[in-house]
Amino acid sequence: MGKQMTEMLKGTLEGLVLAILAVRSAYGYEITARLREQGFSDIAEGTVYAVLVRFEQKGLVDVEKVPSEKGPPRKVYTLNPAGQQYLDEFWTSWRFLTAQLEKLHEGGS
Amino acid sequence: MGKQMTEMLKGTLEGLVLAILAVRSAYGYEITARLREQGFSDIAEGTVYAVLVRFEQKGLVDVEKVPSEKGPPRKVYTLNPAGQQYLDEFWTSWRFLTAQLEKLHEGGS
DNA sequence: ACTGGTAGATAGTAACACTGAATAGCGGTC
DNA sequence: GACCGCTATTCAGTGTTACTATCTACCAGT
Repeated sequence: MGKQMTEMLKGTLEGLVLAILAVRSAYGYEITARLREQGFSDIAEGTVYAVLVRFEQKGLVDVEKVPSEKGPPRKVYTLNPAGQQYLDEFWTSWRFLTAQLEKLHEGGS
Repeated sequence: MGKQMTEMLKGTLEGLVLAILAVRSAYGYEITARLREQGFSDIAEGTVYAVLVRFEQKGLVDVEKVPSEKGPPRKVYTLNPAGQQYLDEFWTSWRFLTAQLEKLHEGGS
């Protein structure tokens, strides 16, 4: 995908995953697959799990272990109020950044 | 400004500075000041210089030393073709990311 | 001399995504 | 029943990045 995207994902991957969880609860493997479908073709397996561990440590999600028919038990993550607030803050920062970049993009081309 | 913005800037600050240089040539102190005016209230002094050094090492900019009336000589940075191409790639990645997040934002609120 | 504003450089730190590998359960095939 | 492929999670190590804090340096006005 290119190095630019890799660096750009720092700080936005968290928001991306939170946004996915805001739509509905999900587990790691599922989230990774969904990101891949949406065009983030080479997001590493392990990367998403690291994000989820951080969310759990920060108390942004509730975790539930659910047995799977096909493989080891899944850890299903659900956004809690703290996570929703964190996501709101993310959107605020994101909109600000978008607005500033938009301004420069118009002026500079 | 909040930790979210700090992490979000990793990968976008480069594009931000490149976009500023695309409008017109500038030197470090000037770029920092302009960013501050545009609402990036606490971007550290040194941070921009580090970005500019990276640009120079990657060959994205041309550098010219210009004596200043008020202080030590300025290093004026000008975007070269390689830098312009790098900036184009940045915009491509950015637009992609924006599109995906927009999709999630609509579906998840 | 001293202060304040301008201008740049640098060593050390923390956070984050990636790489690569390991572990583990289940279904199907040979 | 041994192997393979798919599902699912975990973890140690690496590179990149922005921040912090500090230092050097030049000039103007007091």
